[in-house]
Amino acid sequence: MALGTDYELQECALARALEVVGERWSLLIVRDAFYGVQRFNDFLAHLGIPRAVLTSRLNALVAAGVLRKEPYQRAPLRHGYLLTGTGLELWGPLYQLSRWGGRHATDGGSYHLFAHADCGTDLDLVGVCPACGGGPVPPTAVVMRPNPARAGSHREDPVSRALVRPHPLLEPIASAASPTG
Amino acid sequence: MALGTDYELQECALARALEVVGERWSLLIVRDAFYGVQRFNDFLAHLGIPRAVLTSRLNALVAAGVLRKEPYQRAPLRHGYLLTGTGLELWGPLYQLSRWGGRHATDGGSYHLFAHADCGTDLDLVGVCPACGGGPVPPTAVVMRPNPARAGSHREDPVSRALVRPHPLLEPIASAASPTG
DNA sequence: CCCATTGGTCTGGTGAATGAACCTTCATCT
DNA sequence: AGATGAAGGTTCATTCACCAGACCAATGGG
Repeated sequence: MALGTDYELQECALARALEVVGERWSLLIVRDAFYGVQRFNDFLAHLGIPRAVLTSRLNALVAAGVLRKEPYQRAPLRHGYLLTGTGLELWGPLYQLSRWGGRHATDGGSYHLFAHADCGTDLDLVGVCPACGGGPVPPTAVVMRPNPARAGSHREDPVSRALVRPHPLLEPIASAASPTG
Repeated sequence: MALGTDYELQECALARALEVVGERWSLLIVRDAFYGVQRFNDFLAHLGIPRAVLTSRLNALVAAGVLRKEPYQRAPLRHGYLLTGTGLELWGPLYQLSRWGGRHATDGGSYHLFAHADCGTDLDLVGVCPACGGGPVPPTAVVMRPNPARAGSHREDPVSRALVRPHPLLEPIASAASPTG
C-alpha cells in the first residue's frame, strides 16, 4: 500500500487485513459489491466518493485479490468489479461490524435487515440463521431489505432506489440490472 | 469525527461503525485494548503511532463510548484506557477480520492463536469453541498465544515482550502488570 | 536542585483526499 | 458527417490529516 497506509511494525493478522481493506472507503466499496454494485459509475454515485479515489481503491482491491474485473461488453470495452472468493469471505467481518454499528453507532437501529433466503428468518448477531442453525449463512443465501422501523431512503441514485425493496446479496444491481424505471 | 473522516451520505450501519473505528489506527488501538494494553505509553510503543494521533484517537474512542478512562494513580493523576461494554462487543468483528487477514493477507498464516480459556480448544472461524459449542466465546474467556509455526517477535517494546507467552485477553499487560523482567 | 517518568501539546513538512474540469472510446441520433 | 451522450477514467489545485520530533507540565527520587 501507499506510504502512510500500512502498519509495517505490527506483527498481527489484523494489521495485514487493514492494509487491504482498512483505508478510507475500501470497506464501503466491498459492502456495495455485496449489494450487487458492479460498475464504476454506480459505486461513484452511491458512495459519493471522488473519482480518483474510487479508481485507486478499486485497483488496490483488485491487486489484493478481493475484487476482480469482469468484462460485460466490448466496443467500448467495459468491465464490472466483482468479489472474488477472498472477497466473499469478508462477509462475516463486514456483517458483524455492521451489526455492531447498528447497535452502538446508529440512532434508531440498523438501516437494513438481513434474512436467510431459504427460510426468510432474520440472521442472528454472528450471521447464523436461528431457524436453520448450522454455520453462518453464506452471502449467496442472504436477502437484504430496508428496516421498516426507519424512514425510507431520501437518496436518488440508482443503487439507493433499487435497495428500497428486498434484494438478494450479490445479485447485480442498478445499471447492470434491468433498466426498468 | 473530523472533516473528511465521516460518510454522511451513507444510510448504512457499517458506515456509522466506520466513523467510530474506521480511521487509521483506531481498530489497532482497540485490538491492543483487548490484549490488555491500558497506558498511553504502552499503546505508543507497541503501535509506533505519532503521539498526537494517539491522543486524538483515544479521545475519539472515549467520546464514542468504546473506551473509558480509569484512574490508576493520583499525584500525578494518571489513567488507563479500558474497553467499555460497547468496546467489548467489537471482539466479534475484530476477531473475524483478524482471521480473514490470517487466511488471505498474511504470508505464513496468523501471528497469534486464540483458544477457549475453559478448555484450551482453539476457536473456530467465527469465534465459537468447537469443543464446548454454544455461541461465540466472550473475550474474557479467550487466551491468546503466539503461533508456533511462525518465528517469534523481533520487537522489544514491553507489550511485544509480554505477548511471547500465552496471555488471557483483557488482562492488564506491560507497565500495568507486574514489572518482572 | 537535577533528573526521570508519564502523558501529553505544538510545529513544520509531506502525502493523501477532495471536487471540478478534462479526456477517450464508441453508439446513436439527425 | 457531425453532434450528442454514456462509461470510465486522468489531471489539477486546494485542503486536510498524518508524521516525526521538539517542547511542556506535574510529580517523585537521589
